[in-house]
Amino acid sequence: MADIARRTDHRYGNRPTMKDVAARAGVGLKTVSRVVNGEPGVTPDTERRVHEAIEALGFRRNDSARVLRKGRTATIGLVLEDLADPFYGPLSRAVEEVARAHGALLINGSSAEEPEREQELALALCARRVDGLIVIPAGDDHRYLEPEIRAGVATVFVDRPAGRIDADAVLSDSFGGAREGVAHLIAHGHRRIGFVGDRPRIHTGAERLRGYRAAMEDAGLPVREEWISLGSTNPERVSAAVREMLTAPEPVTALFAGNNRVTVTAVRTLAAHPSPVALVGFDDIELADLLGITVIAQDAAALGRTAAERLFRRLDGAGGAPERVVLGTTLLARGSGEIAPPTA
Amino acid sequence: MADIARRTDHRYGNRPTMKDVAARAGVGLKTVSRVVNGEPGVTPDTERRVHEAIEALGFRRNDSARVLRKGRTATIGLVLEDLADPFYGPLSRAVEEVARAHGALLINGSSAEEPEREQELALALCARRVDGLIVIPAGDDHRYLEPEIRAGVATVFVDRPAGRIDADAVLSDSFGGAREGVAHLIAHGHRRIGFVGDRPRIHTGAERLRGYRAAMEDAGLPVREEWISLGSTNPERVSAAVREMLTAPEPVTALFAGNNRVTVTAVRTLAAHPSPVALVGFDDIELADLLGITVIAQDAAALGRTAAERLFRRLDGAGGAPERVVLGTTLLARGSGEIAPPTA
DNA sequence: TAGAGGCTGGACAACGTTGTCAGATCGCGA
DNA sequence: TCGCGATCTGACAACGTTGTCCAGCCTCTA
Repeated sequence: MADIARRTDHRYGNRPTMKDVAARAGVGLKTVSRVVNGEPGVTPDTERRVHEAIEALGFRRNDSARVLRKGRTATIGLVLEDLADPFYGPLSRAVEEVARAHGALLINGSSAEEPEREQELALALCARRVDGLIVIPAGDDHRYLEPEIRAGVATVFVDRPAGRIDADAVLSDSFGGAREGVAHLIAHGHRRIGFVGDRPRIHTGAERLRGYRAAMEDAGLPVREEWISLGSTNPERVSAAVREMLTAPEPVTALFAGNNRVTVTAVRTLAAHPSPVALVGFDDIELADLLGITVIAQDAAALGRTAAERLFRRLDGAGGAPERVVLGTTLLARGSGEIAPPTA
Repeated sequence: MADIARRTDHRYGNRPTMKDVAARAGVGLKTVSRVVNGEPGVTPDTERRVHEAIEALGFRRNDSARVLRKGRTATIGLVLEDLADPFYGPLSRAVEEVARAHGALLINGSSAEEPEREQELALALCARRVDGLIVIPAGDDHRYLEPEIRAGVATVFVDRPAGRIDADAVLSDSFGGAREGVAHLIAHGHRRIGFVGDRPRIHTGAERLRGYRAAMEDAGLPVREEWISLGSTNPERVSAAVREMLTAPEPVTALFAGNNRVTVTAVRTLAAHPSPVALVGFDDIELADLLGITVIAQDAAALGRTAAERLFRRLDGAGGAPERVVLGTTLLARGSGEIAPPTA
């Protein structure tokens, strides 16, 4: 064949290996390995020769082979919902920092809230033999991870608990936070309060709805089903639902928004509404202080950090039953939640 | 030793291998490989037996070994500045989507703007033999990547060009965008305009400053050095610098902010200022529409997508000299940039 | 019935590294 | 000068997978 440019084989552009370095330095393979890994027992002169050969060839150790031999990848996987969601940026970053402190790298992927994709991603990470896995569940059945966990993949769930298996989890107090937020609205005189939430199939969505109902019940207030909007966080649908609540015969006078994206949409929708409507949102948002949006803030970075630390403790051999850690939330009163109902 | 709990060896909790599957199914090793990889030449009956064995043992292929053998990892690396920065979330997500479409996973890490950390991270990714690398530079000398690129690691730089080496790059038009933004302020009557920017050592920072100077010069306006604040994006320092510009004997009447973080700080600082000050910021920000902040928007997702697509084209064998792609920016007039100077 | 040809299955080497272990070398004292 | 440690070095196997290649079997035809 006249196929001259064709590579002789399939490999990484023919990178030099330890064998090549050894040949060039005139030493044995293992000696190169020793130098590369800083093991003792190499004369300074030999070491220098090896370093020169490494330099000259541009050698870099192939960690794939190393992993195969050693059994640990020093890599952890993070399956989250959407890296573009501002809630997950700090969370992911916090995980990364902890990983870095433990000398590990982070592989991450977004599930886009699709359970199949979460599973596909988590299993792909397991196939790469990540040492541990941090998962923000999209689905509610994680039995598919059982063989992996049994095989030694440390696994911690964040933001939402695992479904159908018993595993470590680090959560925010969705129920308590929502209850507090709605109680805050009630304390400011509201009696008809709308809840705009996530899919109730998602744990956090369900918990926040439960918190809403609990606060209403605590105050002896009725809840009408038309005050509750669940389902997608699609802006158009959310916006339409909000408008409907506001123009009903007996309109709501305040809204509780179930997560950051819903809150943003709600703020946009309310901005176009003639009269002020009270609003409390779950999750803090950048610039919310300037817009005067009252929120129930959760600490995304703390969630990530806590989960990662637990993961590495498990990797370091910590035993014991799976635990669930719940982190508290903070109500930040900034104006929108303190608007009184119209004195109609 | 009475060390009963000790693992017999170092490996992944003794996961089953293809060999184990083969033994259990009563077939040869290679047959299992064929079934796992969907290769032809296996009778349905044999295939069924193999699948049963896989199921029963909870076998999952070890991709580390696979990678070692095949030479491709189907993984790309992304070195960015800070995953928690809302600018990088969508960028990272876009890269991930493209990678996914090509069946690859994404490993990412934050350099925290430290050149050493960028290098450490990039080389660690190379050691894991990522097929390609997307880098948002923190440093300005990337010669350390030369051996890697020569060895076949496709590399694309994003947001800022590579330093001291010739490589593909996908950038936003920082110069043009800044020039347009400042010209916009000038068109609204401002003559004393402050520039609050990034470290000028960073390419984007320098380019935006250059755009500012060009716009001023185009209009025949002088630039005083005390109108320019460079250096860290640390909120306190930025805030102090802004206050200084506003309270000088001849105060600026408008500000151009060099990036999203600076814009946020500027907005906060200006909110506490007695009289309105015009502001245009580089980078769009969530909720900026509601706050009426005029910005020069760049499309972070498009940057990431374009870079990733180029990377995979290189991986698919596209040759040719390194190219630089520059994406345009968009001025979004929302109010803050259209404030007229005080008629003093 | 025998041979050709197609299909299935398995033995073996190789990927690049590290752990084990034994051999080589050196310095020093007797 | 020889022997003995101590120190340094290298041969070899193994990690779990895939590519190559050959053997066996089955079917179909002459």
